[in-house]
Amino acid sequence: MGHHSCCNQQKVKRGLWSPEEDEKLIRYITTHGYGCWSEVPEKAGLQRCGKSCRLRWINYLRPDIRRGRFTPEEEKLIISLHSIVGNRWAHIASHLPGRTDNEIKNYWNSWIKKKIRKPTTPPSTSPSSVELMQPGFNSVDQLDAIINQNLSTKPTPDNIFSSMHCPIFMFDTSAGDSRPGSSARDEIIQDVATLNSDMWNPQNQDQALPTLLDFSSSMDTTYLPSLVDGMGNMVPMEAQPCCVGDDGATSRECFDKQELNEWMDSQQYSSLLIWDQVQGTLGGEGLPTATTGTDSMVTSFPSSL
DNA sequence: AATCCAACCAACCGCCAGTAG
DNA sequence: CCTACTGGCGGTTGGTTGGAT
Repeated sequence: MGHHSCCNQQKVKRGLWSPEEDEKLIRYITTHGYGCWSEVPEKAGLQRCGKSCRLRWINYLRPDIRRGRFTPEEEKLIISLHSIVGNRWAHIASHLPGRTDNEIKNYWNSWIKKKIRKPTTPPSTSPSSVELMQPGFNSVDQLDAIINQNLSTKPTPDNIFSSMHCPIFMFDTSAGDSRPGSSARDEIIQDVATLNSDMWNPQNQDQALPTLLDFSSSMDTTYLPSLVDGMGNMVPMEAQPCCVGDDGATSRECFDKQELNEWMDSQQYSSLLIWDQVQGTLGGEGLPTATTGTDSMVTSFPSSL
């Protein structure tokens, strides 16, 4: 098979885009939009195939593109997401506003190359890896193990949990939303806390009492919570009161705390863990996108992986 | 200054799923 | 159904860049 018919035309230019071509494409897209990419080259006066135009726009020319080095927050998010979903670059990119799958893929491949180049590097001499480690991990090897495991096996919530040996819960420390005693969250927190008191003991925590993510403000479609019951079992998607798809399609945009509470009662769940498919095992505050600049990521990992 | 080489990254390729006809 | 077409995705390539020798 082979080729896209749009690329079969004579005089189709290839290779790097010239500034003039960029200008033509920008001018066309900004005034007409892009309904059908195969029509774009002719209408825009470009001797490229539609596929090339699409790629150029998506990866380089679109106005919301974000350039420059990845921030530490973005790096953490990429690593975390990759450990969950593997090489699903588009999925990962959808949670890093302004970043493209291509860019993330390139970044990751460079990163891997560096790691492969120094296979026996001890953690202490690999500052970049240490820097990138998620809080709660106590060695680079543990992080590698998780990443490698999920690279070689099809990542599903099930095998992630089995790899972690115990349930993971997440919370954030954003004090602004937490109004103690004012919501059902406090009860949930108590329930969660008792599930695994050696993982998280309120009395031993320096930080304020953690709060669950505030779902009532999670209108951002980059946030995709799944629910896990107290035994670490995934709650079936269809049973979830909130399901936000990758494409932003939602069965419910969000649910508020009262709805959450009612739903838990109806399902006879006395406790609840929050598994965040976006951030994987990472907790985050507010809307967990990497560009918010918030840095109070809090993660509770088991001490022995 | 010239050459080499590794890293980077933009762009291409091949495949797949969805869909219109 | 079947076919052709399209957009989207992940893997890969090859040109460019910059540092080392």
